[in-house]
Amino acid sequence: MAQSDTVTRILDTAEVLFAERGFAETSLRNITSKARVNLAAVNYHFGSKKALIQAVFARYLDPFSERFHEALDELQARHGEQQIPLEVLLETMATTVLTVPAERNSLKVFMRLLGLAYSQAQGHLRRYIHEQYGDVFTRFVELVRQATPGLPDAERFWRLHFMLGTVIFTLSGLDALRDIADKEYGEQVSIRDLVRRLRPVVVAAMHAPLPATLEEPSHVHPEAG
Amino acid sequence: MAQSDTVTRILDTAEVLFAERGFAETSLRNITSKARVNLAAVNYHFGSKKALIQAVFARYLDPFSERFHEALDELQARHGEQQIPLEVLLETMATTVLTVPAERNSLKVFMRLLGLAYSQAQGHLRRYIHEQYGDVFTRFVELVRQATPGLPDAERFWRLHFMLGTVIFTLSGLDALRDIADKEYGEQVSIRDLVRRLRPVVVAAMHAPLPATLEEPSHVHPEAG
Amino acid sequence: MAQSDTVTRILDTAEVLFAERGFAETSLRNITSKARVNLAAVNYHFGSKKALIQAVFARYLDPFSERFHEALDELQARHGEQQIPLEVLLETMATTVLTVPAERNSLKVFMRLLGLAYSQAQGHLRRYIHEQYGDVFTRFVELVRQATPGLPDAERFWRLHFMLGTVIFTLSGLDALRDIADKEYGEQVSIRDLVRRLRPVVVAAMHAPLPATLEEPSHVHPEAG
Amino acid sequence: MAQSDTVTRILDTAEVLFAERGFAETSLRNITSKARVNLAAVNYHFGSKKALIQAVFARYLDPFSERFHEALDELQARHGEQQIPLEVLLETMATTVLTVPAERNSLKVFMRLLGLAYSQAQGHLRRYIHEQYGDVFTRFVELVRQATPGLPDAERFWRLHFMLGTVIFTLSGLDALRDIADKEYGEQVSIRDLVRRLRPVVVAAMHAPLPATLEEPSHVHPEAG
DNA sequence: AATGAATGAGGATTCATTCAT
DNA sequence: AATGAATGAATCCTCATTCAT
Repeated sequence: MAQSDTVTRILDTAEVLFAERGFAETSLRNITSKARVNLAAVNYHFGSKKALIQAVFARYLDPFSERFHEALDELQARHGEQQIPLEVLLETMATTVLTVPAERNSLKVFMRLLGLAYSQAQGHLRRYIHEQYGDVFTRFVELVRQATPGLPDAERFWRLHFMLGTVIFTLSGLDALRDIADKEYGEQVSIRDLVRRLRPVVVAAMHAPLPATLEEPSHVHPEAG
Repeated sequence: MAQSDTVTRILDTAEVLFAERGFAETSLRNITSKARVNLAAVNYHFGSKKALIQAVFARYLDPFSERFHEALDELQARHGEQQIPLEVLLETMATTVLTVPAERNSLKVFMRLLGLAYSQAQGHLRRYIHEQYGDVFTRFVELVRQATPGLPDAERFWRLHFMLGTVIFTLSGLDALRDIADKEYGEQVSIRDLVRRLRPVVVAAMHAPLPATLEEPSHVHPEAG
Repeated sequence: MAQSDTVTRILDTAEVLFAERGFAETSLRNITSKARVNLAAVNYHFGSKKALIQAVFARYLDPFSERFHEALDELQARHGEQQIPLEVLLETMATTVLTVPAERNSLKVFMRLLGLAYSQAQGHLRRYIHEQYGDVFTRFVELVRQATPGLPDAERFWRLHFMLGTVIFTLSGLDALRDIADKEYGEQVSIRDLVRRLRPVVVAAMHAPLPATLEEPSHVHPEAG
Repeated sequence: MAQSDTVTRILDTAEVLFAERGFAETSLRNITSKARVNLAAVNYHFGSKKALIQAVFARYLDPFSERFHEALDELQARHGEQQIPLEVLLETMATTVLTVPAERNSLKVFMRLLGLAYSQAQGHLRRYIHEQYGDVFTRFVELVRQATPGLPDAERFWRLHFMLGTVIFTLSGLDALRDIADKEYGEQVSIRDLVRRLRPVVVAAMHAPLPATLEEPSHVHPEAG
């Protein structure tokens, strides 16, 4: 367990610091000194900073990917030939997202990391995530497709990303928003509160009427219906 | 034009590089060498890298803030005592957001920058933006409040941020998403297309039913209604 | 008087900053910004930082040199062929040193500058002072020689420097020492108090018995006498 | 010996350059290039330039402080209840000051450094020295107090600093003064010669008559007696 | 007489990485 | 399996000085 100890300490420290400051702003010195580990240990155990970043994600995404596959297996087994409703799909994903990091008590960190993965200039990371975990996402999207037969493919693609933005933006900036909500409205929101709030919004967004086509005269506001 | 030239070249180069790589990943050397300007010029004209980052934002947000105030003035003048509908408010904001940077042909850059402002570890930047431009946003939020009288204040707060996430996430990751959309669905989306697509989604999200309260028995799924 | 104004402001500011921080630690930017003068003004009016340092000293040493020459003229006229007592010479120097900068209310600054001139690595400055003001000092030393006929030349040379050290060290570190004296002994000493204290010490030091010669057997401690 | 080698080379080089030019005027590049050591080595081994400066002093003052404590222990053991004469105290200090750096063949450097510590704008250094070595000095002052019962406390405070100035000023400017003494009087003085010369002067200064009080009528020149 | 702009050299410090042990 | 030492490259920033106006 000697190796495991050092490796774990590095990962534990790295994920917190990355989540707090971002990747470029967190130096290996920051990590190793806070983890009380030798400076060379990161390169020794992981090979490079990039590999460390990927390892941090893998520690979340590997179990997530596995559980989500299992959950979808179960869902499909239960529904057989029947279509799985959108709400159930979303609920399943939410549950899995909440379950996995909850075991490590660091949902917030995971969310921040996800946000960073999209916004920080780490091409290697996006590539890595896509290669390693692309298929679960693809499987999920296909099920969503079956659940929303009325939605053109392109429209569904965009709406899923709209919602991804909603979720990642909100959850990754959670601390700041929570502070404001507390100060302004006296609300102490938990992540579960937030998921509760997100549910109707996401469903409504996915079910929103189609946009007017560009060529169409704009005198009828599509959202007015 | 001597000063204007150097200063402008620095700003033009900086905003592009910042948008491409982020702040920490862009060095002053990167900027000055690409702008073919002396390395010390940034510190001479702006004082520090932080101040340069703020100046890059100011060049967008100053005119935006001004135009948006004007647009809201006009809206309020036109509606008098009457309530301004939510759709009109959103439309006005969208128009202003699209107009201002369009004049500089760099809407995409502006969107990336906005996204970075939220996700990158630049506390000073968030503080700066809040101090300089907080009041336009506050004014807008107040008008949204009047336009959505049925929405509890806290709920409106969260939904606005949900939508902010949607917009910023989508527009700041635009290039990557556009590539995928093109490859998968043969769609060449312009930003205006995207705004058209966003409209019904945002409206539906704001009008979504209220979430079930926590104390309520959870056997009724709120989104099932 | 336009030029005079800028030049004076620069000199006034420079002498204070030099006295506070030393020469290398004071940048032209420090000086010009505090003096609210253009950065290029120093080089324009003085040619270089070195020349500014010299000018700062000249503003004190020119009048000092002149007054001291006059005072010595007067002394010699009064004593004619008679020897001028050491005490009178010292008193005359003290008076001149106190008089000149007192007119500019900056005795303390002058003393700090003198101390710096000796300790800071400004070869050009020592050379400049020696060239410009060496002759007054030489004249004074010659009178001291006549007043202390029993003292070997080399011994006198060293004792004069011992005393120079006493005076410059004390007066240039005055602020710190004054603070301690105040805290520990409840004394608020003025520079005039200090001079009063210095007088008997300097006189006793100059009149101290000659040291034992090196060749002499060391069983008699010279200071025991 | 790998570490010791680099660290020692840095310290050896730094103390010489600091003594020659002062702290601000000596860059880390100066030091590392002359010591043929990597530029980053200073920050690696010492952390910062400030810490290097302190380390340079510590290498002298640590053994000095230790030896001086021992010497005073021995003195007090020998004299028991009896008072230790001022001459013996001064002699002891002189001996210790001469002994310690002599082992490193760099008395001159040590003296220059001591002078710089007082005159250069390195607040951190004065603070460091005071914190680390204040107690030896305090102990010495207390013994001086017992050896000069006739001297008011404040007067003793000032006279000790007068003499400190004499010694530091002379010894830290030694090279220049030695050159002059050689040229003018054909004297090659060693440091031991200088100490021999300092002895009677310092003793006489400490035993000088008290100054006239301020309130006293000034028609009697106090030093005329 | 004076100044805003600009510059090249150099400042201390931090970086991720390598290597001998 | 692990580490202390070391390094070359790069970081941001400040410097005194110059120059066109």
